[in-house]
Amino acid sequence: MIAEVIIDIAHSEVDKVFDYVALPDTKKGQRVLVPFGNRNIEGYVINLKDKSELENEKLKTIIKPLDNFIILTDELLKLSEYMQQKNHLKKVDTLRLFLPSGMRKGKVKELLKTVYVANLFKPKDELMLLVRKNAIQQINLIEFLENEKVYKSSDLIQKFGATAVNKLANLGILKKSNLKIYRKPQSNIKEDKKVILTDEQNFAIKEILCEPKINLLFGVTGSGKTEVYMHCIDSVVKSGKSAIMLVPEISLTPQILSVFKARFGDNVAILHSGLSVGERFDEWQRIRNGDAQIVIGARSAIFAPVTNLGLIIIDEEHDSSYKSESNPRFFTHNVAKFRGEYNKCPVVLGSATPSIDSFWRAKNKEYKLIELTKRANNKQMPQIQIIDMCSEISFGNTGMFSRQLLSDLKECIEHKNQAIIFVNRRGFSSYIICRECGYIAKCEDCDASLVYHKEESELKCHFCGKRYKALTKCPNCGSEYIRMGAVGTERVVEELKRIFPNVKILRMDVDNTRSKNAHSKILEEFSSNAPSVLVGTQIIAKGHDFPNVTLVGIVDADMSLHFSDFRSVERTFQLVTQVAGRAGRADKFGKVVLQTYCPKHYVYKYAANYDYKSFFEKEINLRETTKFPPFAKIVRILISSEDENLAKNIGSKIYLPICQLEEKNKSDFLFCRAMKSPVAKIQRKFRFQILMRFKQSVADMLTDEIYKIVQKNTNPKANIFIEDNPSNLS
DNA sequence: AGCACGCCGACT
DNA sequence: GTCGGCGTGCTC
Repeated sequence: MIAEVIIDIAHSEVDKVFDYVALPDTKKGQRVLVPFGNRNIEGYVINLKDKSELENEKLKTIIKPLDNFIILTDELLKLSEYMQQKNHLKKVDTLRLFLPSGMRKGKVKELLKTVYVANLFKPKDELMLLVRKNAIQQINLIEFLENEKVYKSSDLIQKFGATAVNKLANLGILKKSNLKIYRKPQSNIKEDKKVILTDEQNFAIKEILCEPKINLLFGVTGSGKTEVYMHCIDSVVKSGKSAIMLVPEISLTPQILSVFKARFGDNVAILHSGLSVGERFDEWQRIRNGDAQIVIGARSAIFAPVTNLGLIIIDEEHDSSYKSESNPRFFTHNVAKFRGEYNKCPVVLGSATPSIDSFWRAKNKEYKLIELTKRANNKQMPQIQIIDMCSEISFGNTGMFSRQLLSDLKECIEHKNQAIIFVNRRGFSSYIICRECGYIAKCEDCDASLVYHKEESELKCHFCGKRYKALTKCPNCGSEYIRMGAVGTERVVEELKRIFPNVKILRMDVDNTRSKNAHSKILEEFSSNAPSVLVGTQIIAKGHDFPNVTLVGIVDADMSLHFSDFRSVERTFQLVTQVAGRAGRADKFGKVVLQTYCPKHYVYKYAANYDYKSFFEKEINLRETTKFPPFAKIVRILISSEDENLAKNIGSKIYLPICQLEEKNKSDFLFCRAMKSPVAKIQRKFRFQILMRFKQSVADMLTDEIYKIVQKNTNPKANIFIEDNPSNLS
């Protein structure tokens, strides 16, 4: 037999099928060791066949299988092909998505623990005769043992001492054995609260489970989507099938985990980047061999090795983390659709603020729209008050807080309640500028200004992470008059501490949540103090429940609005709605103060009324008239190189055939331009881009052409990549 | 990706 | 004369 093998080397030159002579027990989907050139490499058997196109003497033979199980099921092999074609990915890159990191190159192994099995080959009183009469520990141990039972070696040694254990082992009364231990991620388990479902929830569950379709579960904040998910999962699991549920970034949502663990116990497996390599490997194994039927995880958990899949849920489906923006680029929803179709099972996309794209598909009956319009606890959403910061200035208030937000904060603190202040920018100040000569501190490696981080007394580049010593005077003219740019979380914290010196002020952003349990520590400290204020970036907008928060302040809502991205308005709506949802979740009434310099912008009008559908109508009309997604497709080619001229030249070289393509398809191209990238240099690499926009109907065909053009123009000294509908245009 | 093969500069 | 620089090319 001949095996078709994909070599585990991520390079376009070797991204093809190699034929090897199979071993008698070689199976399709196996991971194998093969000779390659003059070394041995891991590979994946993707097919078996009788004959090779090549002469037999050219073929080498597989050395050995690497696992005692099959990794690539037929489903995953088909998914790999689909992703190669749909996302123009390399074969290996797709296959690598299917195994837990650390499994390649034999980095993780099963954890085996020494155990003893009791082997009482005679009645106990006869066994006693085999040991000395005064060996009390040995006699006690014989007394303690039950035949066939498995004991942890450490337990026995602790109770009876190593001497006694060894002695009985020598006599054959205890038999040494290895037990496979699963490394399990820690999670605190809450008690499982039984709730009575609303009619809407019951209806939603029925609708989801009745047929294998893609459902958009559009449920306002607090409408009990999680409970719907859990009932659906329960029903699927009871019918012997498995379920995958994705959440945006699981380390941010420990609540979800504890709720699921409480209801489903060990039947839940967790997959996310916060786990150790060993934990991830073992959770993956529990899924693969069917010990866990429920998978909860971040984006990559969509590739979990589940065999009989019965349900896929994507929670907070609008979240940008579902789109992979690097290396193997893919969109999780597409993978979910593929697996849903393959397994003929329902897919649920859930959100209080669905992406414009998903809601549009639901409107066009591509998805089934299921709505939850009522909050499960019947509580009102917090009132959102819009504050015009321009008029604050004309009243002489140049501070970062409006008079309204300040007085609400005071009241909140007086009533010993909690407040959240949302600032969509980390650090102390977005840039620093010399007031005398206009010098702005910039990164040496990037075309970007440095962000001042007061706590560490550093200037940081938010593009490459490079750190610099903070400045006390201008390095250019020596002036000490240095002005701060737009406020970041650190500066808001400092200002709040000045105004409310006796109140606990906490900060949460990526800078202080890098370590493993940093999130929960800050959240615990916040919830155990009242009054207290939590200042944070988007990190605080996601998923947490803060029962005692009565006030939410949004310092500068416009930040996400001015991004040069067609989704910026959509994202602002989602962000405002999400942040607002943090207030008044339990029995307390909440309020939101939204500060903006564009109070007239339509996004705030709709957000303040929690009117998603009207917002959708407005936005979709705009997208249609301006020809933006979902009515068009944006494609961006980014060329970067340390050699500025090279990057530029490659750009022109690629641009030429693209212009010819545009000439041939004039009416299908809505935009086509080559230019410097908005951030012209990152990490010493100069960046040029070609930006295009096509009519949706021909987008796939034209994208294929673009890939062909780019593939003809690769260069080892430059990076070239293609993005579709990019959300980050830097 | 890696490693061999292969053709030009500064050294015992 | 040789050791070694890393440019090009191949791996079933």
